[in-house]
Amino acid sequence: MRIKEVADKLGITPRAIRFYEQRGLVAPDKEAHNRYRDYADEDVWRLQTVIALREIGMPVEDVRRALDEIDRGDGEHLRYYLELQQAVMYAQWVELKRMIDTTERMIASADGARAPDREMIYALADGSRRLREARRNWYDRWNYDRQAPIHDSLVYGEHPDYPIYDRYEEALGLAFDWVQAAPGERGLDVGCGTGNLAGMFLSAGVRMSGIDQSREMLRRCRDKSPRLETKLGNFLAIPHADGTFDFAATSFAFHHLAGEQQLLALEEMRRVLKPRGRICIVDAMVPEEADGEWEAARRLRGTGSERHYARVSDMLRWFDENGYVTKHRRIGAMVHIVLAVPIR
DNA sequence: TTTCTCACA
DNA sequence: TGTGAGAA
Repeated sequence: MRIKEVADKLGITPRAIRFYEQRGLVAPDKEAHNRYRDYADEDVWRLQTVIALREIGMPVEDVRRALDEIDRGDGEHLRYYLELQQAVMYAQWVELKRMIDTTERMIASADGARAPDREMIYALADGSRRLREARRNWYDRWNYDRQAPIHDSLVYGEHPDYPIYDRYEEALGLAFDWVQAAPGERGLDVGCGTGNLAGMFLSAGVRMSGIDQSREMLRRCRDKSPRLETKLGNFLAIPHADGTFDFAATSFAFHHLAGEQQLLALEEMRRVLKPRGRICIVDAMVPEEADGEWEAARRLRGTGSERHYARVSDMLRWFDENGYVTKHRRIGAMVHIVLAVPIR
């Protein structure tokens, strides 16, 4: 098949096809006498795949890598690429929604022909910047796999360097008790890691979904609890539709988010919850008045990645201001649990 | 028609 | 990430 024929069939220009060839995505045979490209069915199939992946915004270089994985028959990797891409699309979607919201408020506030609020203009500009960033370099910024190999030995074992996991099982158990999930409910575990908390709910007959930023964690998840639906996703852009879940729980994940991001994450959790949906957060937090015991534990912390412990008071205030009643308890030196239920 | 290269946004 | 133009 000649290039024009293929181009017409696929609805792209011959020029683009040659471009993809130049970037190593296809390599058709060439007719010996005139050097014309001759596309086999296999090549057309590849191009179709390229177009589909490009369509969802995957950069050409990543399409090339994905095709290599497919050639090696590695379905696992292809799945990862698709999940990664889906996560990016959700991130863009959430950002777009935010911008739509901002423009809506700008229009509403511009009734008196006043100049639009500067704050809103900045919010818009900021939004479009994040939108572009979500596209750029999506591979590197979504690579959270480092912790996965040691995760379970860390949380269940004795590790003086990680005092926040001192009473890990007790903390998870309490979260399970407090949420009081009924069989048949839908629950979300944000930052599910290897699925330890989600697993408890699953055993109780709850339909659980887990999201995590690390595909390696999710792979372990799927091995441990095949019934857990998992998605790769950012806490600030949860890859689920609005109003999906009866409750959202998160354990030992919140401190990975920087200060103001934690509030955005709470908003995100609320977005994917049904109207009466409850939220449960288990993590190390700074107590109302940071006491000696807490400071001592904090100093012990390992050399691992950055941590941003939320202030209990800030979190409780956010819930209060957003129409929740809360229940709070301190577990051990650093770890706290907060349950928030919407006021009807 | 097709190929290739250079320049362009 | 492609596209347009021009020569062969």
